[in-house]
Amino acid sequence: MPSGVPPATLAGSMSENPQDISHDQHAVRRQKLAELRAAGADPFRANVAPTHFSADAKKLYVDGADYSVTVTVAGRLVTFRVQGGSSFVKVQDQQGPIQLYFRRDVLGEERYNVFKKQLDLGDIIGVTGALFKTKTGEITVRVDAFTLVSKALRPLPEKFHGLTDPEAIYRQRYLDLIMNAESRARLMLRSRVVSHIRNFLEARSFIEAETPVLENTAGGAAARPFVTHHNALNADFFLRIATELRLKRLLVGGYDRVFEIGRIFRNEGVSRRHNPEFTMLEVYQAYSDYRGMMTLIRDLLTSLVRDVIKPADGSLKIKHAASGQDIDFGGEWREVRYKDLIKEATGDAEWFSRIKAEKIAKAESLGLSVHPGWEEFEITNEIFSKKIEPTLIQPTFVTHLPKELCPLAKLNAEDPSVLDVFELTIGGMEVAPAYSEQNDPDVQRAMFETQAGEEKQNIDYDFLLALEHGMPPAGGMGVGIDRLCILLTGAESIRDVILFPQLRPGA
RNA sequence: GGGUUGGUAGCUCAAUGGUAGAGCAGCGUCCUUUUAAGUCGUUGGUUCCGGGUUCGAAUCCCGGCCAACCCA
Repeated sequence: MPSGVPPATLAGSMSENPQDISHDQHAVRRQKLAELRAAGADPFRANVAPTHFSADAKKLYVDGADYSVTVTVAGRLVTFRVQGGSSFVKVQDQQGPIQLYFRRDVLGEERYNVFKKQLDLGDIIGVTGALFKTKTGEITVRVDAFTLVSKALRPLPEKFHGLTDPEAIYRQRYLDLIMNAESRARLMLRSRVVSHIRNFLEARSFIEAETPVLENTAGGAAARPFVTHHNALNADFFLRIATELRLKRLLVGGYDRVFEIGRIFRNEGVSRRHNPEFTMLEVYQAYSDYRGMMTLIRDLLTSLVRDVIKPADGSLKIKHAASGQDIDFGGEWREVRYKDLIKEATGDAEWFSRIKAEKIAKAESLGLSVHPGWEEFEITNEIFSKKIEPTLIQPTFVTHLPKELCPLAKLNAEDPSVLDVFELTIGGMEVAPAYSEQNDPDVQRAMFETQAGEEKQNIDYDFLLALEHGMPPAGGMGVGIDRLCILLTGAESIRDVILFPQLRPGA
């Protein structure tokens, strides 16, 4: 904490004066604070009781009835235009900016000078005054009284360009939120998306659950976990990589419809599409299946677009910047089998009966690099994720995925080489995988053991015990909230839909 | 992990081997309906950090840190 104010003066411009602090905005503001305190006002102890947020206040204005409604509003000073004996400034609260009009003849000489000389851009103030409309038509509060409630000791970024340095935007998100209306809107939209999802599911009798972040085994997905240590128990724990196995235990326990909107941690790379911690909706519905999940996700996403995004033209279309297309949530949602997409992409109807060497050759001819240790299904899936998924812009349910891709789903009754699952792909991104959940404890055990190979200690035997008590048949689904928000807001990076994205420490 | 680009005043950006500048912000004036308000004057730099080359480095070279993008 920087200590007191150095002996200094603000008077005049005096380059030859070694005590001139006029260039140091931090020192200038500390000096103003000291002057305010010397005059008996501690801004950090002052109180204000706003009667309205900015936008709500403006709605109270009655056209033609200037000065008939009085409000108290509070917020951060974001513009400051003094012109002699009258001044226009704006304060900003969570609803946005509202203009204030300060006049010497209303406030008196002394208070007007305090306003002019001791307030700075960035300060948080409260004002009481009457609403009127300026000659340019802006609803404004004519200030009768004002209080400084928090002095900003640091200057705001430049008013026109805002804060543009990406590193500063992420590390000092509060400045981005103050300065950039677009960031503010985008990140607030995320809150509304989450809120809408919660309301949507609760209206359908889903119960929200909170399951442990610290787990003994990191199951439910294939990902490297973070490891942490509990001192009192002297035991290592994993941060969860999915909520799936816990939520299914709740199906066993009689929560027939359950969901969690939970933070997930995966100890993997950081990129435009990956943050080490992210938010996943997982939802499970007893007596449903993956086809039931299709209806659920379609209803959820169309209602999100209709009620939260609210496209201006009344359609259910969202601009997809990367492809230039409109994604139409109101159109036909294509349903296509994984194998058909692969056959189409490879131009080879016999793909799945080719030997491994032929698959490798074909994949490489498509410009893909094949890892030496890959199984055949991994080569095929590389084609899917690199060559097919990015082209699926309109909402597409990819069904009948190969059984190797997920050990937690039921095998298809007619063709046990594939799963009763879908992957919903929109805008070239996987948005929601869903399964008919495996509830046969013996099949589940066998799937786990095949998948785990030598690493049997990673198997969640406690989950298998729960399945042996009987889990109702169910449809389940996971929705990456961050990616969904990228899609809905047109953001270019996951960092733009996360308030505080992960960066390296320091700087 | 690899490649590319970048890091200069509080913020947004100039300066391509020769005295580090501008706009906004700040400071001092003028200005009682402004909208990036206007006006006159003016202060402000560890050029990310550490080495090196050079008479001279923001600039060239080496190493490091941080970020963005691309690739793995």
